[in-house]
Amino acid sequence: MAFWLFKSEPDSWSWDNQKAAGNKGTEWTGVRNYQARNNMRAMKIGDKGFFYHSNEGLDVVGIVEVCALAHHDSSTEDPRWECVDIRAVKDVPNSVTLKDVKANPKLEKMALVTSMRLSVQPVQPDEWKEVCRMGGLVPAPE
DNA sequence: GCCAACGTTGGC
DNA sequence: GCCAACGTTGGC
Repeated sequence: MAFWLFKSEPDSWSWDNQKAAGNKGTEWTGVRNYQARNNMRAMKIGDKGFFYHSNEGLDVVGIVEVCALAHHDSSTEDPRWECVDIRAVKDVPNSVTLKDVKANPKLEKMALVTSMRLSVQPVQPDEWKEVCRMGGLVPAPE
């Protein structure tokens, strides 16, 4: 079981959109960055992730789960790009802001801080637990 | 809306 | 294979 973080601008795809997509989930299309794509290729069914609002909100607002392995991204003809499917699992009761993450020394190595522009990131198990705790999810989902 | 950071492209 | 130019992301 691995943990991840998915960034989305709420203007184009929000947490509400993701929840409305229901249990079968949706393709996480639009990633055009090799590192982010490689992260998706490494995902397994059942892996959990944070859903993060970028540009607006700047906070972790939900928990998602990978429900389909990486496959071709249907939003492009270019065969290089792939995506997984994810589905909403639950809300984070108290959304955890970027500010909160930056202010927590335990999270100073988190990719959200160190790799600001990476849109699909790995999350370490201890970071996962800490952010869940801050968000009011105890025990942390696995 | 600005701009810094950083990834990608393309000429050489 | 280097690196300058360019485009995009995303915090502020």
